[in-house]
Amino acid sequence: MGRSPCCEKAHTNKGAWTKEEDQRLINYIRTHGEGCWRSLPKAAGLLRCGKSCRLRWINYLRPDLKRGNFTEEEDELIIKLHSLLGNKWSLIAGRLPGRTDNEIKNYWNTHIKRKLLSRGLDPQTHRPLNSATNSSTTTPSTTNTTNAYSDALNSSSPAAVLPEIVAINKTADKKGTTIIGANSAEEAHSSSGTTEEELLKHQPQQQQQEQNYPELNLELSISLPSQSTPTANTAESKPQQFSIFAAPAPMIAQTICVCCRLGFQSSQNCNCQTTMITNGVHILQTSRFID
DNA sequence: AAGAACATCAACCGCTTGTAC
DNA sequence: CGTACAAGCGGTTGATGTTCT
Repeated sequence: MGRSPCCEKAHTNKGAWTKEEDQRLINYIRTHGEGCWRSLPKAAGLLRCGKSCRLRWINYLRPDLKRGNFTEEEDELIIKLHSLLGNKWSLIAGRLPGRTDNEIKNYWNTHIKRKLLSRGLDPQTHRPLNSATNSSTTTPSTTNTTNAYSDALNSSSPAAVLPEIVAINKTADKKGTTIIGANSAEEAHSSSGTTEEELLKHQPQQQQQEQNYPELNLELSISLPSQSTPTANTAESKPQQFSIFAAPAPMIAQTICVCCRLGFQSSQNCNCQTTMITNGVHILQTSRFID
């Protein structure tokens, strides 16, 4: 049994909105506020689908929208966020006040993609184009480099390079697990979860601190354990916990070494739940893993 | 000046997620 | 626990504007 349509399409307008429709929508939301989009069109006297009303409001009519060209700073922020989050436009938009996911998505497709290509970077992976097809599986060292994420991005096979860097699915968060990190932007692209969002959220004081640290550094720094690495196949051992490339929990507890520095230049401001810091590398251990 | 090609972006569509029952 | 529904998200489309030939 299929689901019911979101609206009666036979009685709804489609296409560009008229000024009158805009005004009706604005007036209604000013009076009643947002919410219950399904019933809004009828209540507002609009022959539109609720979805359409929502989109129109969010992407065009909202009073807090910042219209106009993107600044260079916004460009760079979008690029950084995309390298971290992938095509999670709503998450990216959430970090850019006054911009909508649709706007950023369009801007990405029309401007930034080309910008990155002109820099010789693959817009999807943020890796140099000439290495995008390189299948080198060289494993990064277990060092504490803060550029480990960049290294990871520069390697073509996340599974081979960072098998034990887990992209924890949303269930992890509910048990208070610290999000460790994603394999790469590619993982973020392919993952339907909100791992990176969770990662952002797990910086409890981050937003507050951002105001204190205008120099936004979104590099995700990852390093590998010095011990043997689990294979990607181990993902199947705990599918309920990790979406991909997961290792058995005890092994992770012992071997995962990740420093996630998101938004701060100084590791002292990192909010990771760390149990040990060795040469600047945060060794994360959470109750979940220890379980 | 006209039409083709390209660029832009608002809007749509289908799928996923969250939640109430 | 399963189902249905509302809302949200991301990919895609198509109308319109701009530039090129």
